Amino acid sequence: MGTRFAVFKYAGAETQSMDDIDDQYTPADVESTVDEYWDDANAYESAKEAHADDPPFFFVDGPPYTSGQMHLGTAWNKTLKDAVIRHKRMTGHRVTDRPGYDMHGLPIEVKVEEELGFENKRDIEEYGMEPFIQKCKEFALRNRAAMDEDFKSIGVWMDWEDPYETIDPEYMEAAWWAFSNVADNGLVEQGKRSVSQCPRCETGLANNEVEYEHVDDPSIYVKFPLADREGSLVIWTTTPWTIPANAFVAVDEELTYNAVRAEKGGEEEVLYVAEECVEDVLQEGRYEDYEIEAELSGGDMLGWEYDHPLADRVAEYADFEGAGQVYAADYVEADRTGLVHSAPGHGEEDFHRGSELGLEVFCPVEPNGEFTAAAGEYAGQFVRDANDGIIDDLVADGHMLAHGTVNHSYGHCWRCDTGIIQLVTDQWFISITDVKEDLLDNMAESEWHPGWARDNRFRDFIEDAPDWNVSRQRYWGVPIPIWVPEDADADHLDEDMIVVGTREELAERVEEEIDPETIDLHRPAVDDLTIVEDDTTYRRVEDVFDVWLDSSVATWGTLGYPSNDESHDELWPADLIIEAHDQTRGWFWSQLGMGTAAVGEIPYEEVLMHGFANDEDGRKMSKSVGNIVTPEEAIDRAGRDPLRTYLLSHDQQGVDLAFEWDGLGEIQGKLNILWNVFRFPLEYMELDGYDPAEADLSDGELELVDEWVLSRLQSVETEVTEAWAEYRVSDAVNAIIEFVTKDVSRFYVKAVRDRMWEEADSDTKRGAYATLATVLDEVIRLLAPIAPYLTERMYQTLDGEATTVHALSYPEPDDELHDSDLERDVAVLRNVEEAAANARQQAGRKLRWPVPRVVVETDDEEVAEAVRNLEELILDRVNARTLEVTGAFDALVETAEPRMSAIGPAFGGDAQEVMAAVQGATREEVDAGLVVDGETVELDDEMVEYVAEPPEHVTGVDFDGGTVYVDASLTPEIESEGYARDVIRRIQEMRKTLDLDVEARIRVGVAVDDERVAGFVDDHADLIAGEVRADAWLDDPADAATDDGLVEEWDVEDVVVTLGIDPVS
RNA sequence: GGGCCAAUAGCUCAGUCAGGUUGAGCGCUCGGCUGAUAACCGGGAGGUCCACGGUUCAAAUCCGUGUUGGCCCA
Repeated sequence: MGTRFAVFKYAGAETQSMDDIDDQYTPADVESTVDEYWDDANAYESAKEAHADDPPFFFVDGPPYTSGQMHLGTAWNKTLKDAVIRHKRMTGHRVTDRPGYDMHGLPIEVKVEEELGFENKRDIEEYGMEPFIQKCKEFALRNRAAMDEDFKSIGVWMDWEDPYETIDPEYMEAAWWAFSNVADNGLVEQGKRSVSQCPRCETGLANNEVEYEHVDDPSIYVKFPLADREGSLVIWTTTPWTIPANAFVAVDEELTYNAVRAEKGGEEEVLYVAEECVEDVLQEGRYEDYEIEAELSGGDMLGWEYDHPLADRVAEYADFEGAGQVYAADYVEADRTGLVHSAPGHGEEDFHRGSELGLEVFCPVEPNGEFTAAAGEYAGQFVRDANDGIIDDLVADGHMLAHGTVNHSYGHCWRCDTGIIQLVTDQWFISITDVKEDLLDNMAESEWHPGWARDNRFRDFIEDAPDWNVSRQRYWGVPIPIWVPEDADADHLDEDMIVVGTREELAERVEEEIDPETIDLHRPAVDDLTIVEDDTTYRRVEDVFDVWLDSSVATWGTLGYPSNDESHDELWPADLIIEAHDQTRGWFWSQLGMGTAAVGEIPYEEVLMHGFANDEDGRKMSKSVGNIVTPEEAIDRAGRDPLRTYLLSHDQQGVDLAFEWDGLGEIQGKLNILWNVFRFPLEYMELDGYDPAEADLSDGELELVDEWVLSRLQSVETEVTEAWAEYRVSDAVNAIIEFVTKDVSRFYVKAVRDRMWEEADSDTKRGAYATLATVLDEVIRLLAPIAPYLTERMYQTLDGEATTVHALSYPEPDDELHDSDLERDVAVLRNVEEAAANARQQAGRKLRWPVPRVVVETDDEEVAEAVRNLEELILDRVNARTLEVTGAFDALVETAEPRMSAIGPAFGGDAQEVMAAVQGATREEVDAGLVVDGETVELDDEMVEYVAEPPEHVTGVDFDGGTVYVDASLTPEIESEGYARDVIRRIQEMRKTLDLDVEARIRVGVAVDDERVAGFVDDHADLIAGEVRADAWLDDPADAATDDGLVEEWDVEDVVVTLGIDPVS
């Protein structure tokens, strides 16, 4: 064997060569071999070097969070990214492939707290902030290392030597820099906002950190006694603990309300509720009777005053100017009572309306969820624990109309699952709402795949987006770089704030001596740094950034900006980002927000948004349901390439994937077909000393099928190129796989088998070699981004000139090789062939036996021309002696079918006999007049229908464009060849059984248990000898019963045939 | 409660933008081929195109209302 076939020539590893190509595609073997090879050959580096001088493509990896491990969804995400990166590289780009990790934030803090057995922030303070942060860092780094291995295990070629980590000082500086830009643009402000507060974590949460779950909560109807008239306002709420903070009651100005005089147990009272709610409310309160006293609009009730129902229980309540009155609000609906208890110190909507009304904010709850002294009897209690007491008191004081429980969805902390409380606290904001128009304009600058994700989903989100609360009262995060005067007014910290943008600036401005190169920007190191300017001492606010802010600066962080501005100037903004659809409200949004607020631009130009990996029923994979499929299991059961190809063969644009084992197996089967196509020619090429790496289409003779498959290859390349251009990755994948299975395997390989099997060197054989080598080479490169291991293995076997197939360029269509007329003709041929095979089956004539004639009937000139053009090929493939093309097959025999709807009425009682006479008659017989009961009957045209049927031995099958008729009649000559072919087939099988080399010579003995058939076989002795590479005949098959030989008895068309073969040594 | 996406053969999906007899692969089944041999090819069976209503000569496709699932938001 020539050295050109010896590949994987690296030391220390199992040497692979063409001899080692397994009969069966075994992904695990292929992948471990290739993995080792890549390591030894530094294949990744080599691929990057090959494109080091190409134009840049700035891809930015959305950083996975380092609290978990790779699951099927992240495997899909990284596989898609990897495929795109490999493809971009092969199409001539220097691709930025720096992976990233999101390593700060509450999720990790909570995990570490669990490890340490902590329950609240006090435990952390006691343990010490510094060691706690150290633990968080260790946790994040430990997970990061494990995730590196996970991603590498599915063949992701990114720069694992140098990932960006959001905990790097360099990266954190990008966050500071961007934030200080935002401040320079006047978009950073401090303010009181109603936030979702986790009372356990004692921090505000972003909306997307709140998870909704169904829980049972109190459902109470409370009467607020009116101060200036008889009766009470009735409100409904599920949060009794917010009643102490009540400041006003809201109504809908337009809505109709009723004053209802209600009676229960002999007592009467007046209740105010919305008209639509009267029945329900009175039923809830178990009133016995009622009467509508007055009907009035919400507007009529504005300004009415009421007494706080817990006035006697709490120490303080909202009794300032304007409190305790009825106001209009647009959040009121005719639901429950139609009046809404409003506490601007808690609810977001209440807070907004309260601010509009100029009401003070009153909130008697601490950040940890405990009532303050202002709450009087409830002081010190945790709010939810106080619910029962408040309910009891309201009942005791006669303010409760009804109370029970309700099951509804309520927000919980995404990490520790504690029920959140709405609370007004001081927070830092990026006032994104001030630049909403810019956000929308910038959004329009980006191109999304699929487009609807941008124009529907993303636009809706931007339009509704509130200001971005970026502060968290926690530890493990990027410290907010805001320094405020020591004696600043706590409510107006933003007035004289200093926002530091870089480590250098920090070193310059702070009093303490620090080295900008080495300082760790984490807490608590930065907490004690002070700035003194103009006799004012500034201290850092204690908060850290919302972790979503970290990843929002990934386009800068990836490039090491601002400490390194070289690549930034060349590359920024990102050319492409790829994430799942949950990131519409996550990373896609945070980057747009930060880019717009900091530099007035969107940080990415194109978005590819994929879906989620669900289970086979389309349901979310979850631990509790137990339907999780891990990537490890999929790799074990199928392989890396099959998994990747499976994931990428489904729609990559916005649609979820229902993972299914059978589908994965299906893909593996298809890759196996590719494997078979790949190894099919290897043995022949080796025998002939043909090097596929040197394949030259001009050396040798190209036959029609060669030209056809090469043309199809060009068409597929065009299709694939167009698909990639729009990131329709699955269309590209499926086009390649279809080409391999349908065109190459099913059609081309079948067509060139005989040429490969020829012993002598010939132009036509070299043409077939060159064609198949070309097709394989390009298919391998087309599929390389999708199935990197398999294609590497094949490339190294066939060629191996480059260190890795992934350094090569992606195939592009060549017009010279494209012939659409030929493709159309062959499409016709395949239809004809299929119909002929069907007709043969109906005639009971197997393909091995020739048929004397095939007739194609068509009235389509293009079809007729195609059949004439490809006559030889059709004859060969359908194994026919002659082929005719005609507009009308004149051998058809017309037979009459009686039409009883006409015959019945005309012949009455004789109809059955007439029917029998008509049935099966020829047109001539009918025209001559049929005789029934001795009388010739007259038949009208409508009484008889003629059906054209082929003559005996001929069967016809329709195809798209006409009908194919196969004449399967037998002649001695055909029988003779048929039997000979049957014998050849069996001898070949015996050669295979003996595991003989393809070129091995044999001696053959044949004994046939039927004199006539024996004669047929004798007639073709030379054909048989040639096909099976026999040098001599044995007198008796039994003579082959040697150590090396084989004797077998076969049943050929019910005739016993004994065959013996003996290798010639 | 709201927005977006999806629902087509037993399974996975095309087809929907632009209305005109629903297709493919897998699976099942029957047959064929084969020095690619645990591969390959053909035939067959298999459909309430989620439901209901509307527009239209004509609806899987367009419109409306629901149902189920997914994501996001409240």
